[in-house]
Order: sequence, then structure tokens, then C-alpha cells
Amino acid sequence: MTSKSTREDIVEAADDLFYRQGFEHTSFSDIADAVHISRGNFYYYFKTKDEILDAVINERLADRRKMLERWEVEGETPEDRIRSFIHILITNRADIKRYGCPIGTLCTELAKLNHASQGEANKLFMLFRTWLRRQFTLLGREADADELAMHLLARSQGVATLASAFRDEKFIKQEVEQMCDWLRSCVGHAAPGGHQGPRKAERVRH
Amino acid sequence: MTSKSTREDIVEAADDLFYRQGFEHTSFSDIADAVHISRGNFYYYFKTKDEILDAVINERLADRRKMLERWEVEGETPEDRIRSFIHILITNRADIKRYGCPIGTLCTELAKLNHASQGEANKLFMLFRTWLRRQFTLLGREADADELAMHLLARSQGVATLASAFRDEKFIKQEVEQMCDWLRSCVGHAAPGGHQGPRKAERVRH
DNA sequence: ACAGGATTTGGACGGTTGTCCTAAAAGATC
DNA sequence: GATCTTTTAGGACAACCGTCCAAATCCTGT
Repeated sequence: MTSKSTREDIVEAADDLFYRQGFEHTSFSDIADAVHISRGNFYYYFKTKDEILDAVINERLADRRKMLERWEVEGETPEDRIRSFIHILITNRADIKRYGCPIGTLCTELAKLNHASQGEANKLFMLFRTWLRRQFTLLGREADADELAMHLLARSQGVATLASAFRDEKFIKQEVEQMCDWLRSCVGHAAPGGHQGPRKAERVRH
Repeated sequence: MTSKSTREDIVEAADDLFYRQGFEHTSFSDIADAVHISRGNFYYYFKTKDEILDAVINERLADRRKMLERWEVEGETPEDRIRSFIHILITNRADIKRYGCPIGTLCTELAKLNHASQGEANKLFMLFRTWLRRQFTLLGREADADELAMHLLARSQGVATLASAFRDEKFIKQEVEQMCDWLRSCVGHAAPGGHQGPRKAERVRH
């Protein structure tokens, strides 16, 4: 029962509830109940619901940043690191099957609400996009690194959406395997088509 | 201003609002205002909000069924028909960029709400899955037809999700082109490997 | 013209929401 | 132990939600 701070407890509980129930469908009472504090005490830490949302987004941003940094140190090659990304689908497959992707579903919901924090939430996508782009660049695909990053991001999102709809973990594994195959086929091969400019020699540093 | 029936008007308006605002975020008043009827009149046609949801889902089912039948007659080859499917991303790109996929976002929302009509909504996905599976079978890929169907469905979903988050129509066109390439590479090639899975079969450029 | 059913109206109803306030409790400082 | 700040509790509040109803209105067949 030793919790760091009430504020952190609130953000943590909100994070979880927003993921499992959605932002709008989660009320102050839901969060207060989860943290075992009174609804009134809530106001002491957050003036509005939107403030909690921003705090949750920021926590997710910090969390994912740390995760990416970890992959950066642990993965020996860019290919290894990108594979780490693909494998979160496996690691979190139980949650994904039930609640979808925490980032994708949040951004989708905020887009429908036309919520002011859409931009903040999209930074989560941007974080992965930028990171993946760098990895693909290191793979020797700098000409189409961003395209590849978006492609992989999109496939992960699609897998999460369908796995959730069909409640199908096996499908996740299937697709992850395919994505890994695809990743292998990316290595070394420069971008196709002549319009992209001269192919750079692949750098195999790190 | 000659409308068929009030009931149909309600369903039509609800369909549109559920798509653009989400199911939960759309109130009785929102729909009543859109149809220009009083909120009380509503109750005459639908006892509960869930009844409207079911009506909307059924309308979407009927609508998509008709669409698939049309593709079935118009497309000369299975490849043509599957291409029709891929191209809805282009046709509806303006809406998708703004509101995502009508089917995917609805199923995602209902999953979070743990709504009773989840199963009904998922029939929409099932409709496309079954249809695509048949087309891939006709393409000569009966061994992995369902896998290919799910794969294509997932990619479409991913594209819609990211296009909406980044508000990027160009990305849609990019990915559609790639999916068409992928489709071409599917034709004629039987499922590879001993067990299953489009292993190296996909000659993916990229 | 009139009866009778179909349709529409506006508002009442409990309940819940996000927000906000005040007073009490707890903790820290001297 | 007294004083002051930080934290908590509980409830008030206005607005909105989905639901429901009784009365008014429209429409159709006779």
C-alpha cells in the first residue's frame, strides 16, 4: 500500500481506465474509486478532466520514450530494434486482444471528440514514427525510411484493430511473423524506383 | 424535402453522427436536431439508444452487402474485385482522413464500452472477411484465402487509423498503391511452405 | 363532418456528469 | 502546544443524459 504520491496514483489509474474503458466513458468517480480517494479530493490535483488526460498522455510519452531508449541500447542492429517494436504485439497480445492498441484507440477516440488534446496524443504516434524512421535509415533505407516507418506503424495498428474485433491472438502471431519476414526483406535492399534519388551505400554501424 | 419516412431519416442521421462523433458522444438531442423532430417523437420509433444502434448497424450491413454485390457483377476477375475493395480507401479518403473507418472505429468503440451489440457490429468485419476470402479462393489461393483476407483487412484498417491521426491523404494513396502491388503478386502463386502462411511468396517491393 | 388511429409535441423523471466550494483532518514548523 | 500549510472529505450546483408519458395534432377512411 506504499504509494509514491496520490497524484501519480491518480494518473496511473486514469491511464489504465482510459485504456480499458475509453476516455469519455471513464468518469471522475471511476478513477476516484480505483484510487480509493474521495471524488472531492480529486479536484485538489486536477482542475478538469482534460488536465488528467494531458497528464496521462505525458506519462505515456515518457514511458514509451524510455522503452525506445531501452531498445536502442539492447538491440545490436537496427533490424533487432525494429523487431523489438514488432514484438510488442506479442508481448501485449492479451491486452491488445481485449482493448486494442493504447495509442491507436486513444487517438481515434480523441479525433471523434474533436478534442483539444488530439495533437498531444498524436505525439505518441510521432514518437514511434520518428524512431522507426531513424532505424530504417540506419538500415540503409534513408531514401524511403519514413515510408517504411509509416507502413510498419499502419500494419501494427491494423493487426491490433482486427485482433481486438475478432478476439484473435493467433492472428497476431501470424501477422507478426509476416512482418518479421518483411523486415528481413528490407535489409540492404535500397528503395525501388528511380525517382527517389541515388542510393546511398548502406551503413552498418552499431 | 420529401423524405421517405421519419424512421429512415433517423437511422440515416444517426448513422452519420455515430460515424463522425462516435456512438456514446452522440445524444438523442443531436439526432433529433439533425432530423428536425422533437426529442419526444424519438421514443415513438425507438425505445432505447441501443435500438438505434442496432438499426444503424443493420443499415450498414445492408449497404455494404449491396456494395459487395455490385463489385461482384462489375469486376471481371477476382483481382478486379479485390482491387475495388482496396480502392474504397481512395474513394472515401476525405472522410477517412477526418473520421477513420466507419466499421473499424465503431467496433473499437463498442469493444471499449463492452457493449451488447459488439457481435452485431463485428458482422460488418465478417462480411468483408468472408467476401474477400471467396475472392482469394477464386484467385487460386484457397489454401490461405482466409489469411490473405485478414491480412488485407488489417492493412486497410491500419491505413485508415494512421491517415486519420496524421490527417494525411497522401499516405492513403501510397499504401493503396502498395496493396495493389501486393495483390498482383498474389495472383497465381499458390500458398507457400508446408503448413501455411504467405512466407516468401509476397514479392513485396519495399 | 367526424371518428379513430397514427404521429408529434414539450416537458417531467431520476440519475449521472464535470465542476466547484467549504469545512474538517492531518502534517509540519516553531 | 499553538500556528500555519497541505491534504482530504462530503456535498452543492447546474447541466445533461436516456427514458417515459400525457396531451395535442395530423391524417385517413367513411
